[in-house]
Amino acid sequence: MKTLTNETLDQVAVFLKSMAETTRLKILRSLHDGEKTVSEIMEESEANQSNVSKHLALLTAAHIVTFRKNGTSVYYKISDPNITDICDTVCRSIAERIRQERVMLKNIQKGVAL
Amino acid sequence: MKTLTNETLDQVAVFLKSMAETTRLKILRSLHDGEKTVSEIMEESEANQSNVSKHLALLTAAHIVTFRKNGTSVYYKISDPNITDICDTVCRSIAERIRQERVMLKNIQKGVAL
DNA sequence: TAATTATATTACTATATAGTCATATTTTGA
DNA sequence: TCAAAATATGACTATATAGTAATATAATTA
Repeated sequence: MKTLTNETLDQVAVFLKSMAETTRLKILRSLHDGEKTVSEIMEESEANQSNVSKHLALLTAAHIVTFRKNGTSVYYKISDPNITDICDTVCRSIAERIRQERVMLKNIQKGVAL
Repeated sequence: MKTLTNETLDQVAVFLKSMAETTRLKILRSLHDGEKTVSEIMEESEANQSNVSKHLALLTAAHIVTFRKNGTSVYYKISDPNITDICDTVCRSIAERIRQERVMLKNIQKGVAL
């Protein structure tokens, strides 16, 4: 990481921004178990048609998902498997933080009990 | 990832947002080889004092960095080692994409040469 | 061909936030 | 105590973007 150029950091920022949004993460979660149509994604992500379409366009531009058309439907799927790794790492970090907060809370409670 | 609750996805989004910004990535790059003062970070990230302070406050709130005070200086360091993993994964993804674009470009050139 | 279904796009609003300048705060040393 | 140095904060501007409603486009079927 120390050696990354400014230009590369810009690309990293663009990539992370494309993931760093609740509705898009819901869409990605919905796509995690395979290809889905826009309608299916709408249901599972609980977002409206216009909104889902726009987020899918953004994720496509970011090379995170791809699509194929069939009839009037469009099937999207995750094309970048690294997404999952990144989510997992972030989750580990969050989980660890919560764990540490619990420890701190316990220590405070001990103090109060004395 | 498939099993993450909406609430957890919100936390993931907050975490990723805190990383997904060029100046903050520059700051993290600068902190990668150890503790630095705000002044040192300013130089290495090429951002002004006010701006760096604000980004450091944000990174602190996100539990990504911590600080200690000594004299009039404040020393910041990365407290969440997962940052590096995430950057590395994103970089792998970007590198892979560039590699594939090169292949596609070559194929196009072959086509033109025929 | 007209109607229907699925999706994309455009225009708009509201909100968030990065950057900057000026100012405040804190610590140190003369 | 006063001045200087380091950092933080507040006010402001400009820009980006998420959400939404309305409309456009494309494929299918009656």
